[in-house]
Amino acid sequence: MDLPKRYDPAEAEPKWQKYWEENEVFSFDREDSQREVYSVDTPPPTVSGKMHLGHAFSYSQQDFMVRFHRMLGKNVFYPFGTDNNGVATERLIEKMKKVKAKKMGRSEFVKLCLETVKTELIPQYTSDMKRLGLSCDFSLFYDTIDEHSQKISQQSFIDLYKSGREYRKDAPTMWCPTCETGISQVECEDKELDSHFNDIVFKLIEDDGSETDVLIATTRPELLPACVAIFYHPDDTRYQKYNGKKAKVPLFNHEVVILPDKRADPEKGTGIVMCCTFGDQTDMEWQKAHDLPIKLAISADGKMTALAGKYEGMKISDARKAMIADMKETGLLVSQKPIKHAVNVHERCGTEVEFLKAKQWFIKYLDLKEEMIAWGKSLNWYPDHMRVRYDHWVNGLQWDWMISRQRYFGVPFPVWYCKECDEVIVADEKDLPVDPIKDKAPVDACPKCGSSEFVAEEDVMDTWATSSLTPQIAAGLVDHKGVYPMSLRPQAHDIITFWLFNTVVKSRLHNEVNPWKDVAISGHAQDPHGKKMSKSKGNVVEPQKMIAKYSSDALRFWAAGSKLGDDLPFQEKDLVTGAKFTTKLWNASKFCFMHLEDFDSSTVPKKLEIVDRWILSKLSRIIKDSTASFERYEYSKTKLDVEGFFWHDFCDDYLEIVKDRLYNPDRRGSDARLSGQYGLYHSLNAVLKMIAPIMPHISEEVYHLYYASQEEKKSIHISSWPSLDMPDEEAEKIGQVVIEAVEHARRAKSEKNVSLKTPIVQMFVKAKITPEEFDLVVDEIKAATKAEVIEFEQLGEESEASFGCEIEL
RNA sequence: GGGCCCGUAGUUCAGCGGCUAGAACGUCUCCCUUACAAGGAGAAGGUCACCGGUUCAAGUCCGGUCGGGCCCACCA
Repeated sequence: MDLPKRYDPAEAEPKWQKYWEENEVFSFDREDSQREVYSVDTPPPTVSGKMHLGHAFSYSQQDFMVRFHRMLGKNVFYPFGTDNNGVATERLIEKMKKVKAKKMGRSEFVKLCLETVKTELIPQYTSDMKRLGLSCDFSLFYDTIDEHSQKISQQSFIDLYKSGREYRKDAPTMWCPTCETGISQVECEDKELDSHFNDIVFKLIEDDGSETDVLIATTRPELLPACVAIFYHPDDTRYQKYNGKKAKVPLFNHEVVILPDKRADPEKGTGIVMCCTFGDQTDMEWQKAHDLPIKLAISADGKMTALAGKYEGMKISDARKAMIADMKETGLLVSQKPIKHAVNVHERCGTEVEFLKAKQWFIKYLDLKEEMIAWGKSLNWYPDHMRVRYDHWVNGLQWDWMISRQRYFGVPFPVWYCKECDEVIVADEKDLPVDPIKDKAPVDACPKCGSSEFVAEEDVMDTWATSSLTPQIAAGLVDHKGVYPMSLRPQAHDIITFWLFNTVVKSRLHNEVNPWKDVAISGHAQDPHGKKMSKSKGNVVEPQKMIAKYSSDALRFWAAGSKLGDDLPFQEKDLVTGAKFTTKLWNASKFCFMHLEDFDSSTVPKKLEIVDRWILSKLSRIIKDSTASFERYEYSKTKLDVEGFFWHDFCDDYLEIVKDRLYNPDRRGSDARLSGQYGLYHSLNAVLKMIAPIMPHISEEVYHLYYASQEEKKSIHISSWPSLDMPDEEAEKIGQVVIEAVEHARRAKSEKNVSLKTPIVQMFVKAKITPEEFDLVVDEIKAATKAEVIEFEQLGEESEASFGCEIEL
């Protein structure tokens, strides 16, 4: 066989990727209703330009698992989706195209988004994923903003609305007064700002009508007009006597009640705190817990409302200054301490985030906490400890699921409101997907009041409202009963509380089943020092460059180096190791095929040599262990086992010993050669197959050089997983003596600084096997050590040493 | 502040109750042996973070301390 001297991944990898696609190697068989289906809820990456290393890491890991199941003969449903929905995409497009959504106007901006997503983002992203060697069926594609997804998302909304799970009510929303837009958590960042703790005087009204001063510390005096209550910690003896009494708010003089609440921190400020509607998160919790009135001090454009009386119309910062000045004058401000504190600001403009009242849509689910815990329990978590994060999240839930966003680019709510009575008009299901801004409501008159005027809902749904439906979206691409519920949800651990949790909720609410059987949670790729990679730190590694420099197989080999769920620091040296592994595979295969040219794979030799039985016995154990590891999604264990077996047992030991028989049938006998060929054939084949899920390209390349025609398969990835079962205790015992003798010989030569081919004049071997057994392998030892004469002595069972060796060079 | 994970060789990790604690990379020495110098052979290198406990026996189980990482929350 004439083989190229070197393997060139830069040429081979794209070649096979093209081959797989053209030959539909990873196609889901829609017609097959017999074969077990293995369906995967592939995470649709949020398209942010290019694939980053974290994606390469976790998508590689899921691909290992999927490829394994495919080789078990299952009908694999492995779609590919992208998530282009919501804030992240809006911001990316604004940056890419140098536009502002607000200035551009809604319809034009949405159009630009859709176009950019389709013609630039998705193609770039998909090609990166293909280059990584992901074995998705790319013909099963969805994007969370495409019509198919919109339809399913809107259908979900309508179903939940009709079943009474959705409601609309006023709720605080995060708002940037400068940009005049609703914003989400991901758009905020912490910023250290200088501020002041102001101790101000509230007048407590005693039972007899007299007033007592109570000092309250605040950083936000401008919210005084929205003050609705005062809280102290229930254990705080200083303030217990005020329970239920009222106090007058400085400057505004409206009366608010004083109540105990354990969220008040006795250590902070004066230990007693004012609660203003929409001051911060805790304020909102208090508002909800104590059913306090909602008061708005700040309007959408960041100015004071009418509630602020004479301060109305002032900007927040001016109002703060004015009120402080006024309180100083009237003696209501006792002291001012400068502090530094972290505040939530809008990352784009640095403005402090405010909370604003707006009508929002919610999915009601707080009543389902117990069920949610049970749903989580009935999932198979890999690794198991990730389940805890889900449980803690559910236990900590305090709000229903808010699904509306004051944004442009997202799935529209299929909803209109009656202009007269605010009645909700829901789209007709047959019209989905709809855009209420463009489309007409499905009725001519309001069923409640008869009015014929409607207003469209302009909010869009939050990303998670749609991406929590990926199992249904993906399953909807084919008409096959076996696809949903799915077999596997692979994803990273950071979004257990978002994507995973929300998907469980939706699947349960709609279909009363868990969306999948197994969840496999991967960790994060980190920089070489174990830190998170981020653009601002400048420690980002581009997977595209690594693939170009080494290979996709090498990058995947690195990704297989950590246990599922563990974070893994990126080290370029690990890619060198991966690249070396492909070279070793190539070279060893070249050697094997050279000696297998005249081998008929259907042949089973009448008698197998001890050393061949030895390697096949070891191999059997590796296959058994690796299969079990893969079934538990422990691909890193498989990788480690196969790597060690291949490099050491197979290459370093077995090939060196069997070589002589393969080259010299005249001296060693043709039966002995045939036996060696048998060992070679099955060992290498199994190694290739076991490493194929991790290194799909080199294994495919090598497989096609020889095995593909023997097994009549068009790809190693749809060949059968190895199943050899030839455990052989006797051979392992005798084989071990051979290995030890060879190792002693190597050490002796190394210590003498001579070449390994230097002959050994005489060798004495002592071992706990019989002379007859030793005779079976004496020629192997001679061949591998160049020993001319070997003397053997059997060690008795009582002997302390199990092996002894003396060598005369 | 809450949660989860992790502290084993210079580095990245295996080992998770029982022989002398392993691998890869790196280092050092030697060897171009007809698959492979991106190779082969050998060697050096570890009080398994610290303290206490359970056990005949502990990197391995339990408790605590310290350190690292990530996620979530909070910041009157």
